This record gives sequence, structure tokens and C-alpha cells, in this order.
Amino acid sequence: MTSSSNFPNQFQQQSLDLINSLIAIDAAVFYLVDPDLQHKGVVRYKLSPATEIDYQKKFGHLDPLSPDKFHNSSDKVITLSAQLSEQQLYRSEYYQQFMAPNQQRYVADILLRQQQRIIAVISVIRSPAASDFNPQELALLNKLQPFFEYALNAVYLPKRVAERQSLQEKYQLTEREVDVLELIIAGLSNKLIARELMVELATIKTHLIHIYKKTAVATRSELLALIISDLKQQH
Amino acid sequence: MTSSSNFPNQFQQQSLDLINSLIAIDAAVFYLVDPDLQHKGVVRYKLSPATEIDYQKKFGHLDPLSPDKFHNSSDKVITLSAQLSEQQLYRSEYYQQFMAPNQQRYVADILLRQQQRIIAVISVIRSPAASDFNPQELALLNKLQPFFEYALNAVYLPKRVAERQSLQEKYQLTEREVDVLELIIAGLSNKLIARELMVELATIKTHLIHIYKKTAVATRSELLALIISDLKQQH
DNA sequence: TTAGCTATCCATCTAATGGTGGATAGCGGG
DNA sequence: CCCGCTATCCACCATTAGATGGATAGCTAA
Repeated sequence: MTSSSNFPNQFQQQSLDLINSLIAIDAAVFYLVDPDLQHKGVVRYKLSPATEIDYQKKFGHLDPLSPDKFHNSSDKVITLSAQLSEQQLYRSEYYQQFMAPNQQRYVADILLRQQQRIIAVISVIRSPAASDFNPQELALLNKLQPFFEYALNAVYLPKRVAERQSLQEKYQLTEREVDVLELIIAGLSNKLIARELMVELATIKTHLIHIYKKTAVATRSELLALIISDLKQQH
Repeated sequence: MTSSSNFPNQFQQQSLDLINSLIAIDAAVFYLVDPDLQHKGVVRYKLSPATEIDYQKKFGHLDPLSPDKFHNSSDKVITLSAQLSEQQLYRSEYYQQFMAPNQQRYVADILLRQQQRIIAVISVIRSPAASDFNPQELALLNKLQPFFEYALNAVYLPKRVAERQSLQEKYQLTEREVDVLELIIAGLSNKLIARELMVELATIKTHLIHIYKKTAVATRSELLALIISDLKQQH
């Protein structure tokens, strides 16, 4: 109910749901590092927004699995255990300051590329109470990787980027205004949009007033009616 | 701004705008007597809603140009002057009680038929300060009639009826709920919907809550998002 | 460097919307 | 004749959305 099929990150959500149905995980996150949609495609599974903000602002660059370290490899799936010994991990600032407080112990990252470059990562996470990903599980993730990579590159990203560009050009919106409009079209309330974009409610209201001016409407309902009208005219 | 192209009675509005641009009129009304869309297609031009309610409830049956009197004729355009002498008109209850208080003196009706039966009427009205419709003007209205009749029968009604049926079947709505939903999709506020359907605001709210239940949404925005999502999936 | 654009945030106020729990009246089928 | 459905109306209340009139900071191009 909360996420209709208009929800911009439906693809990520479906991907995480699939993985969750196939192997036991305690948390997961799907994030884009694509230049067109930077940090606009984050979907969490059993991870608090606070953890996400913490990661982005303070710990991302310490992550042993940080994507910039793997652009020149051809790995499909990488694990924390393959990068660090147990001792090295326990001694690291990243583990002590970020992973341990957030109940994270085992991590496997599915790397999704576009011509070598990593454009998205699916991180699957297990708590200290669980055991490490076994070879069968890693084999499964390796088999899933090509499909995710194909769907992301061939279906989701082109469609998503095209829709954003169309909205942006049609109404002369800024990037951020398109972010807001996408979520308006998904039917979210201002409060939920603020939560999703991790800004204050006041900010969303300001963006909305600007969108209303640019689209020459007076209310959210008129804005949605305009979108519907445009869709119908594209016959 | 107030009426986007989703507005259900856009066709009637455009028709009245055309007539108004071609000949001098003081008021006009386009109403459907089509069995599928009875009293759902009324569009007024310079006529108060109160006048319309008055006509429908009290004076419609007294109208010398009332459509039921002309089903067996083949007239395209009829005028008050051709039906009644000036003396007969001034003596009539209809003139004294309805026309005179509403500043109406001259009337010409364009009759739009579907196989003989009149399914819609465009009434053009002039005040006592104006003069009667002259032969040139009546000739013009007679020339416009075939086009209006064609567009109504071939384009507007089939499309409108199909859209209503689709909404009604998809969400199992009542007739009245479809009336409300059409106007929601046009982006109208509850107050404007109430005005348009000539009922109280409370009635619209009740209908809306029923629509939300049937479509499994919680707010107007989610409802509009659902419509958008359905439109997109019809590829 | 100054001006303009973008993105963020804020307080206060009013208007609009939605939820609850009713009531009434007409219509049609069992 | 009663039941269920439809359409209408009502009061009260809580939440949400929008309007106004700001402020700050970063970035960029003249």
C-alpha cells in the first residue's frame, strides 16, 4: 500500500525481496553509484535511515568493500571475509565504530557494472549471531548477479533516467525538484517524501511551492491531474 | 487553470466557447439528455448554478423548447420566437417566473440527435436588452449543428462512456462515485466537486471515503498515484 | 566580487482533507 | 414488508497541505 508501482526505487526493492526470499539475511541495502542518479537509488532492508546517514557521512570511505577499490577488478560478488582476516577486521575502526554498533558481522556485495565501472551495489549483511556466507550461497549470488546487472542496465536505468529527463525538461525543474516530483507521483505525503530524501518537512514544502509555480498549478491534486493529462495525451 | 484537459465536460465547454466567439450571446448552456450520462454533462456559460437548479427542479417541464416536444421533428435549430408570439410569451408562467427574473428574452436551441432521439441541447440565450437572433445567425447555427452532432456522437460520448465504465468496473464503484472520481482526476478540490455536482461538501467527503475503501488507498494523492500507475501499465 | 540559482531550514497561520459515527429517504428484490 | 444498497447530509476532530516571508550557504558565471 505504501509503495505503489510508481515508486521510483521499486526495482531495488524487488531485487532485495528476491534475495531475501532465497538466502537468510539480517539486513541489506541496494545503492546506485551511477553518475546520473547518484545517491537517488538507495533502498534499505532492515536498516535504519540513521545507519544509512552514518555510513554516507562518516564511514563510507573506510568501508573495505567500498566500490572505488574494485572498479578495475572483474569480481561479481565480494565478501568481507575474503578481504580481511577476522583479526584485521576486529581491529579496524570501520568494524568497531560502524559495523559492531549496528549488529553487522558478515557482508557480501554484489557489484553491478556498466562497461567495467561499478554503477550499483547490493550489500547483504548478517549479524554476529549468524554464520558467514557459505560457498553455496555465494554461488547463488554469483548466478543472480548477471540478471540484476542486465535488468539494471537494460531496463531500469534507461527508463528511470528518461522519465526524469522528460519531467525535468517539460517543466524546467531542478534535479532536486524532480526527486520530489517523482515521489509526489508515487502518492507519498510530504512527511514521507522528507523521510525518503532525508531532509526536513519544511524543505519539501519549499520545493513543492516552486514546482507548483513552474507547472502553473495551485495544489498537489492539480499537479497530479496535469501528469495524468500529459500521460493521456501521449496516447 | 481551473479546468485542465481532464475535465470531463471539456467538449461542451469548447463548443460553447466556439459559439460565443461566432455570435453575440448573453448566456448559454450545453446539456446532455443522453440516457447513459443523464444530467452529467451540463456546462453553463454566464449562468448561475442557482438558475440551473431552478430550471431543473421547477421550470424544465414548462420550457416551450423542452426537448421531449421535438423528438419527432427533424429540426436542427429551434427558437422561442418561432414557437410563441410575443404576447403568448409574455403571458406565460415560464417567462414571468423563470426567464424574466433571469434576464432572458431570446432563446435558440441547437438540437443534437442520435437516430432521431435528441441526446443533447445547446441553448443560446439573449437578454431583453439585445435583439432576436437574425436569419444569418440562425443559418450559422444550422451549419454548426452537423459538426457538433458528429463530434458528440462519434468522438465525445463513446470515449466518455468507455472511460466511466472502465473506472466503474475496475474499482467496483457506483455511478455517483464515478462522477466524483472523474472530477478528482481533473484535479478539482472537494469544494469545487460539490459545486459541480450540486451537492453539499459533506456528501463529497462521504463518497470519497467509499472510493478510498474500494480502491484500497488512504488519501487523494494515493488515489491519483494509482490512476497514474494504471495508465502507465496500459503501456 | 556581486548577482543569481539551488538547496536547505524555520515559524506561523489558514485552508483543505480525512476519520468517525451517525441520520434520512428512495428504490428494488426476496 | 423488511433488508441492503445508494445517495444525501451532518457535527466534531485530527492531520496534512499550502501561503507567507523570511534565512543561510555553496556554487557559478558575468
